[in-house]
Amino acid sequence: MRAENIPEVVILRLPHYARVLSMALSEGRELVSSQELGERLHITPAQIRKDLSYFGRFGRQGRGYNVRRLLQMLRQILGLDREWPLILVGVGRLGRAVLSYPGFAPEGFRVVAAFDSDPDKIGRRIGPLVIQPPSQIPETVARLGVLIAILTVPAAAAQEVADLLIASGVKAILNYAPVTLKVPEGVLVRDIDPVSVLQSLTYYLKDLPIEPRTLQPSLTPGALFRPEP
Amino acid sequence: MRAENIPEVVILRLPHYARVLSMALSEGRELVSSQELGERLHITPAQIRKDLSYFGRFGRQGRGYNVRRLLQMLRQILGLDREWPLILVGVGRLGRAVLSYPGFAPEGFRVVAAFDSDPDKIGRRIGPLVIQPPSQIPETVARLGVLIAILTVPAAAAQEVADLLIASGVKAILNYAPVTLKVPEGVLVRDIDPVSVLQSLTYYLKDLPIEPRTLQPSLTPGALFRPEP
DNA sequence: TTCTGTGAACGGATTCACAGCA
DNA sequence: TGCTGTGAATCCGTTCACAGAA
Repeated sequence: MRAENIPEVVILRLPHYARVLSMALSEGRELVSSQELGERLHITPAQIRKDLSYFGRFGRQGRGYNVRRLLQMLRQILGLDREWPLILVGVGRLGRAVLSYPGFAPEGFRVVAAFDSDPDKIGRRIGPLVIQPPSQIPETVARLGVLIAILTVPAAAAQEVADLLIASGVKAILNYAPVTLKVPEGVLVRDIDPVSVLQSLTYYLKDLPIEPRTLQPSLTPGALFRPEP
Repeated sequence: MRAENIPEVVILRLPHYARVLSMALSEGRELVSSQELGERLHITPAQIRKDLSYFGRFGRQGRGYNVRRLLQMLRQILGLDREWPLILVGVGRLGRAVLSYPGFAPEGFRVVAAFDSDPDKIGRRIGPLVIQPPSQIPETVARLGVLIAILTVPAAAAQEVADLLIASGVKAILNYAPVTLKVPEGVLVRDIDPVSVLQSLTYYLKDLPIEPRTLQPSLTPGALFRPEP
């Protein structure tokens, strides 16, 4: 099919496909069916086949998909076959937590600079990075060819910083601030907002029948969390 | 309308409505139109009116919505007019960051217990909490009436911990582990997975035309980030 | 047989467009 | 005139169902 009108939800699912394929690969699997991928992700097999068909024909009828090959293709489609330099703005508690999160690097996302407007923080080191003032953003973004920024400033400062990032050439923002950013056409924003997720969860919980919440002996974990002898 | 088949996307938008209404309220606004709400959230006015119509008729024709009243209604609909006790499992870097995140408490989400299986961590204090072993989960959940858990354990442990949480009576999991959890009917899972979000962003960035990334003098921020005299 | 790839059918969310009320 | 509330129309993603290849 290879159309240009690929639904965004499809793109959002591809990283999950890649993740389970990695797992399957490390388990030594050579082939997987859409059925099996679906079971691991709670997605219907038809959905998976349709999603993949947007990009080409990667399976073999009667057999399934070659794990290594499909993973390779997905990484290429997603642009994961390279390193992506990121910058992070806002080195408060949240920013430091994101900086120290060990999950980015193995996937090729490297935070190459960190910024904060607090004079007490500027010049301090966080791991290998020296915190810089926001005035350095344009130069750094240009010099290092940064396209993605992580925004971990307080809500009140988010729009201002986003404007500066965009003026500097950033094309995508991973926004942790609980704010709807206004950005020009062509700039992408994705929000990470655990509080609003919790606030929607409570809708479903708010009048749950009150169950007897007595402790059953069977629930006490036995071997769980205790090393096997 | 008040139907029971309210689309989940609608529920996901309600917290955003509540957020901008709070802002409008603190700005002293008394009335807002669906138009204005839409502009602040990049949502069409029709969408907002339709969403709200699932729950009742809150607006006045020709005028708009009473900010205070609509906010009040939304908080009630979402179940935000009370405190929600949470527990957190997995006090690694990520878990500690989530624990120290100051955004939960003001919205009524209070982490009332933290668990980790590492014997070196058990007994240590984090703020007001003493880290407990997972074996304490069932008792704590039952005693405190906890319905929501935050899961910040390594991917390899996530399913096992989720099973224990669910057996203990937890009905919703905010899952930070990059794993698709298997849960029984009636248990809700929401994933927070910044890496997979980044991995989908790169799809749109991967063959962006290379612009001249020279630094324009106009981009150097002037007053920005410098206190007004 | 088995399992992919894909048009067609379906279903559900968004948008339209307008009646109705202030 | 201004803006809500809402059926109807539209749009778009998911699922179906089957042809086709191994």
